Amino acid sequence: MSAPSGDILIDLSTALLRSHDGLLQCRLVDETQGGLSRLPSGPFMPHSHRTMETGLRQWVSEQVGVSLAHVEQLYTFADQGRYRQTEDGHIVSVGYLALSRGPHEAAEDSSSWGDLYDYFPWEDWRDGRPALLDAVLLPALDGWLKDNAGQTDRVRLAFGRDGAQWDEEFVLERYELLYQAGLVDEAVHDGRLAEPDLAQKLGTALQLDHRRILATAMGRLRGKLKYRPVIFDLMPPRFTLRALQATTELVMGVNLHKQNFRRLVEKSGFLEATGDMERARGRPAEIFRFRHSETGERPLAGLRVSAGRSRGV
Amino acid sequence: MSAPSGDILIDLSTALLRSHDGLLQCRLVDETQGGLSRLPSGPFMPHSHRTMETGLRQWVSEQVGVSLAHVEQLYTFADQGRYRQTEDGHIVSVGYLALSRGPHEAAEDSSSWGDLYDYFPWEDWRDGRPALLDAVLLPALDGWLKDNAGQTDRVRLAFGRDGAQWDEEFVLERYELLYQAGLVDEAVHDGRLAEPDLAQKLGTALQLDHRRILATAMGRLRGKLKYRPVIFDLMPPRFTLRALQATTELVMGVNLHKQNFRRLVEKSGFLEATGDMERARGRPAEIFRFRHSETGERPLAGLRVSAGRSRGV
DNA sequence: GATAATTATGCTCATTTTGAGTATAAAGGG
DNA sequence: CCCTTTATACTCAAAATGAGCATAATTATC
Repeated sequence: MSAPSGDILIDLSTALLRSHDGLLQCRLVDETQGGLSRLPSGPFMPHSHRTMETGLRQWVSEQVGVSLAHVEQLYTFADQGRYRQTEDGHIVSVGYLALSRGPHEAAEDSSSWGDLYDYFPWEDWRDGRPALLDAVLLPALDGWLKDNAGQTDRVRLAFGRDGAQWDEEFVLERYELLYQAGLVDEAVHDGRLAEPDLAQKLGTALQLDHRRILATAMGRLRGKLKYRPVIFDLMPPRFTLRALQATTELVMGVNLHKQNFRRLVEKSGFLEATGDMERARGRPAEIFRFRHSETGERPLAGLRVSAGRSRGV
Repeated sequence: MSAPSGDILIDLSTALLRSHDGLLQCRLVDETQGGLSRLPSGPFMPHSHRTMETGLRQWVSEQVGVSLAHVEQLYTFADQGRYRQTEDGHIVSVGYLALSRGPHEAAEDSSSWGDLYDYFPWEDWRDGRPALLDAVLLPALDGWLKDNAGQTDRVRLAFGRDGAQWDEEFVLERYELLYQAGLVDEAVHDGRLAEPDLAQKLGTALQLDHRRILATAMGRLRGKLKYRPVIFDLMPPRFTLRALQATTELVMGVNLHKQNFRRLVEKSGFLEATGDMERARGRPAEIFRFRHSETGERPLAGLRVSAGRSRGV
């Protein structure tokens, strides 16, 4: 049993998400390292940061000027090879999910926010099953499976083939499979090789393991939506039901039945009418606000979202 | 912005659970430090451990002779004061949940396994609402609330008062409240004071923040049971429905309706009859096994457990 | 050997939840 | 005024859920 080596750096990286302009966006920091962007991040400094969350909040407020509505630790990654070793020693990265509430200034440098589905194009089912899946992604995975037959069932479950259902929460599992199969650009650093033009079709790469953190964030957010009202941490203080539904669909990557969504969300007791109306194209819509401290019975029932028996539309 | 300090040690601690002898047990390592036990743990050594999970598995297999059926990272804790600073520097602890499948040798040193509900007596509702709650715990919390009125709603949600429902997943939230209120022994290290005889009634303490890790483990396991079939990672290879239900009740801390549990679990498609029967007292029970790779449609539906409208029995 | 106690299993039934529509209302644009 | 668009209200069948009764197959007890 060798002595523990203390040459460890803890890196705090944050997947900071917002809903803006019809897109689910994630905040990026540009840094010229192979032209790849990265998530806001910085080292954990135990002498000045009382907790890791304190540290993360400091880095985010330094690198980004946004207030965070929700902060949640995701996972701690420390795989050899998957990450980097600096001259200082090993780096362990702790990933966080943060949500920002809006409304967001149009003036804000919008180039520093990326569309989440640019990184995971196969996750957006709002216009039906993404063509990419059958045209590119699954054939490529099948090629890999020829030499890795043991992974067939993993692929089946992750991508909902044969009898299996597509589970929108399995964002990380899907990304990890693509990584292992050497189909995404980040895998190159790990000795696997990606065909450049193929990898390009499979989404935009990020620095280091930041796309993995992003995948974790998305999977966690999709899961959490079903039992905790985190969706409101992506909404401005006042919103219509249509806007709430659109944001939910954005996150879940699936279209929902409008009338049933209304029924669900009204019954949940999280909404409070403001009495105001929003007038856009058709009939004006009532404007609601989030009723934070529910006096009612149900504690934190959340939105249980479903794509229906006949998926989509 | 000061330079990041690299004097960080990562400690890997594991909440290793099993179901044995009608109890939900957790593996302890005795070490005389204030007479408190601790969880199996050891430092992460990046030079010899390829991943943290590798490291954890090594420590567990060194300190405990059990094979792990399920391993899952829980959370990374790094609060100042809440943990320790050694002469070597700051310690960050990464908590893991591990499950062991059984059957377990009766010969095994059973003193090294503790009853989980000894640490969280207020979590076991199988015989109805624990008397401890109204007799000791809530009155003590109310005392604390007098000077901390701002926490009233947190207490209400965590402990299901007024209109709120008791949510069996909020194990960590409840423990954290007791800690903050200075009602458990571990809080003493943090400048808060616990009344010794009161703290004693509120469960057995563990070293460092190990009881917090245990609370995280329990909450996560209870939550996960509802959507992934992890319960089978606590079962031996062959079991009756009664045994499966007993283990589920053990974990959830709640009694379930026998006939409905059977319906649920049979419909889930996770079970396969062995054809054998177990004969104990009454009518013999069919023996099942876990059908791992379900050919059917449903992917990983899990057990959605419920205590019923009129709780318990 | 009969009977009671005990446990497993099968089945029913009312209620609630869910998925999927149809119908109606309230605007604006020509 | 009619058409388009969006919001909202309501209906209805199917499925899931909570609760219980009924019956079966054992062992324990007298």
